[in-house]
Amino acid sequence: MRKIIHDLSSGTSQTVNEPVIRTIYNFLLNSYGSQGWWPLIELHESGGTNPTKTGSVQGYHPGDYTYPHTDSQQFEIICGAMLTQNTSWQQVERALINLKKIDSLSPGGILDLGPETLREAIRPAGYYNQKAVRLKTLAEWFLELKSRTPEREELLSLKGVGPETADSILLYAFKQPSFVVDAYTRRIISNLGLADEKTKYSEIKALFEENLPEDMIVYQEYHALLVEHAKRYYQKKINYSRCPLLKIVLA
DNA sequence: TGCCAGGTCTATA
DNA sequence: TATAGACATGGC
Repeated sequence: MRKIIHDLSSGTSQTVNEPVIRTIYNFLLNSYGSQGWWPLIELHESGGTNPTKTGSVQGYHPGDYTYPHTDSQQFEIICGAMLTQNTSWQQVERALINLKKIDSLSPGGILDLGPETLREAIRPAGYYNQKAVRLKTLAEWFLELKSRTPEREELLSLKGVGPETADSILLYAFKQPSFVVDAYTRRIISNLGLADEKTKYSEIKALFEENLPEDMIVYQEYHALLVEHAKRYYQKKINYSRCPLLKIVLA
């Protein structure tokens, strides 16, 4: 296993925002450590003559940036990226575990499932009618991909794949340096005064990419760290003024 | 009971 | 180009 912590405390400044973007990263990394995204599911078989599969979360792999190891894990990340749209990860895990329990968390498995069975399996993740159709689309696309790395535009052309999902797939399933901007990211940088509610996705993405080394590992960690930080300080019922980053950015 | 969660698409102006 | 409404479950 490769254990790397990418610290950005050194390096030369190039833009006004670069020190801020890097300072935030270093603070988050020092605070929470390596996050080990993207979480992967693993099923454990119970013993006996009639083994049953129980879902559990293998979860995170801090400091190990070698994942995905297999096409199966790569496809699992792709499915998770789509299923997590506007839904909590806990619900996505349930859906993924349901699919694994029926040996269908694979492109062929998804395509072989009847529409009703697929809908029932992913029901916990919400929007199950839409997402069932979109999973089939992703499965067909993945089979035709044949281990090639897709272009971002190609992903965006798929039904149900918007900018965040495309970037998540590129960054975590294909290890491409494409920064992911999610609702948490937007909330944090808005509160820090680095953007506002109307700032476009592409502009926020550029803010990070232009002020960081083009490094897949840094992008993965940064996005995951922002999510972890947001879960602590940026839940909607929390006053964002408690965010410790404010003292750092405004200093 | 109502709000919220690791978005995206479509119709309309 | 911008915005509203639809899509849906489960935790708190």
